[in-house]
Amino acid sequence: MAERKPFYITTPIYYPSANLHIGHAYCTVATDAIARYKRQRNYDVFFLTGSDEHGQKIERKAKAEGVTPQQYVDKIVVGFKELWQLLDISYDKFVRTTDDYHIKTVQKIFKQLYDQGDIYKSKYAGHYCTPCESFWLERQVKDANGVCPDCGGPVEMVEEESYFFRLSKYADRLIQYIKDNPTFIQPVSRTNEMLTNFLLPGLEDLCVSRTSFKWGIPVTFDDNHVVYVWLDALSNYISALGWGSSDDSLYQKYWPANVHIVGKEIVRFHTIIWPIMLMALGLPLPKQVFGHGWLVLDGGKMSKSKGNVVDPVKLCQRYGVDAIRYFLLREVPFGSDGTFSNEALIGRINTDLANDLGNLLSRTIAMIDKYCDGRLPSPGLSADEDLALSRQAMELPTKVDAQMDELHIPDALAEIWKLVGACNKYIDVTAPWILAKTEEGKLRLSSVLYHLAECLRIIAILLKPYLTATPGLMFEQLGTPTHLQSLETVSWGGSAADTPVHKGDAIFPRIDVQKELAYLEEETARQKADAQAKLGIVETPAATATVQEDASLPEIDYEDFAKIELRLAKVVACEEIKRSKKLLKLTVEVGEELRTVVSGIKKWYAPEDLIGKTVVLVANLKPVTLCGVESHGMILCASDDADENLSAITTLAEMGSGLKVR
RNA sequence: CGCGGGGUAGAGCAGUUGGUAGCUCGUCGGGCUCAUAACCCGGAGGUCGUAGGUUCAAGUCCUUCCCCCGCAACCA
Repeated sequence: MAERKPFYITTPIYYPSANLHIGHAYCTVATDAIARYKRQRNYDVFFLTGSDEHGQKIERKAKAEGVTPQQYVDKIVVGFKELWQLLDISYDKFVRTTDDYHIKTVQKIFKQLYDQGDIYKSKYAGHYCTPCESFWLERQVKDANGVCPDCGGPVEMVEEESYFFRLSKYADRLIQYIKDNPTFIQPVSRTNEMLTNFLLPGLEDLCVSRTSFKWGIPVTFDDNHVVYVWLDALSNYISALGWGSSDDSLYQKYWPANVHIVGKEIVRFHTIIWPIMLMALGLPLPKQVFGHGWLVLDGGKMSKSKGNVVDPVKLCQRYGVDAIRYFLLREVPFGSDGTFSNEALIGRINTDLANDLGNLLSRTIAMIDKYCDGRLPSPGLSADEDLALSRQAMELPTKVDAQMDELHIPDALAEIWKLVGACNKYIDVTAPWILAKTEEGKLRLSSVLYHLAECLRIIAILLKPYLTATPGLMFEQLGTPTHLQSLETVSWGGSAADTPVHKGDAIFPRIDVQKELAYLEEETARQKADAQAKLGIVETPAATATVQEDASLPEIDYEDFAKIELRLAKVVACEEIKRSKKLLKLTVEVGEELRTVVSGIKKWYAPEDLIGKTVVLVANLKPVTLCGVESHGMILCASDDADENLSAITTLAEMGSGLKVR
């Protein structure tokens, strides 16, 4: 047997700040399908997934729940693994960034880069956002129109000592690499995005350490610093293989990775920072980074308060794992976004799985049962349409390969379904129920039924990478022996005559659309009610720790609150700031004083909506220049998590401007 | 003018180097009765966002404008 080629494929390592949703499931199921496909093609596959467990957000969430960060992530990671088990994810290793070997590897990388001068210590004049406890570079803040890129609040200048990674030193080499390897970044449209957005304008050195929080991998030679999360996270792809450890056999065998599957939003890290890290370490670069699209929710962004968070566990329980795997793999086109909706999900299940595939199996088995005493006939009198069908079946593996070589999973499935469709049509054309009525017809009938059974066997074999339970159910009903279930036997004519078939339950029962949608709507309404009830409870201190989703700010003394000067302000003039998507420039009257305030509420208010209105102003906020306009204060607004609804705060009764709010 | 993607049938999408505008779902009509009210065939439905231009010929190439959506260095 020829030596099997290694194939190393990875998912991103997911961030355990909350439970995983359907989007994570999509990415991992897609990676799993590719891994299974490659195994079926006799590659020696290593499939890695894991969790990215450090960072300030985790630290804060843990604190809000009153547990240590380690306890917090331990709990969530259990949920990750349960979900992957439920979805039949065939990963070979699960790496956690809190694992010993990973921490050691990251420290080794950091030290090595420092020793060779690619990481250096420097002062860092940055903008600090107090509520977020985050530093931002001049450029980031400028790009965000002068506010914190995370929360949109004001920032102030602060200096901090930090370690920096010399991205700039390797930029030219990376640009050359990308140009020399046009398939490195997939889909190719991302290549341009990376080049024109980031590489060609010039890379700034990256700040790769933090002192503002502790939950991270400590820098071995400087206690105050922890390693920047991306440096930490990206290293997982080689730490999991034992790079730099006493046993690096996996690394030797599998690196460089054949493909990193990532979401389109993190293509940047994987095609700029990661390759440069590897270059600096003198290691080969991954062969490909594939940025997949998103599963976008039909009714807008997922949010708890809307009660429309799609939970993969519930979906699997209700519709079955293969139905969900199929939907995810089929619905999102190569490299772009797909839409999730209950209608689309049920539609896919009903048409493709129940009507086309399930019903094809059902009618085929039923006919063999009825006309041939439940035993597969030997192919008798052949006709042109038989030949056409068997030829189509024989060509199918090559067609699937052609799509999968490009990672076009939905198209590979579409190719398989073309054969399903051809079989259904073939039944209609040959009309077996008529053939069964005459003796000479029965000779044809044997051939027809054999062709159908053989097509189904081939379909089941080719479906194995995508659907994990269904092929087994099909083989069961077809009576296919184990040795005829592998890809090696995919060629035509494998099935033996006289094999008994086993009529069984429908492999995909048809769903009553009306009833199901009604049910789902009820569910959504209930989720929403629950979510809102929980939000109501948040004020009760006892419930806060366990129930509240987003970490709240730490308790403060009254004196802290008293430091904030809130006043009523009347908007006397308001205009848009050109060249800004978010900002309005307001002139407000506070008692006798006129002030200019810049506010990021353009999305929700037109200037004329605000003129004459009374709003609440944070009057003693340090002035900040936003988009070239100096802002003296901040307008208070209420908004939801998704930033879909926003309203400025005003008073119930008409009150004079300048009055204190307390 | 920060960068990028997109606007094609009621919905979701494909349309390679310009050469009869297609697929899935839905809808309407027909066929069939082996099958999970499933399957098969056919019809209707589009001035391809807008306004110009190049050309024998433009969804496709060039230009104007409008609208949507991402990204902008810790959200798959």
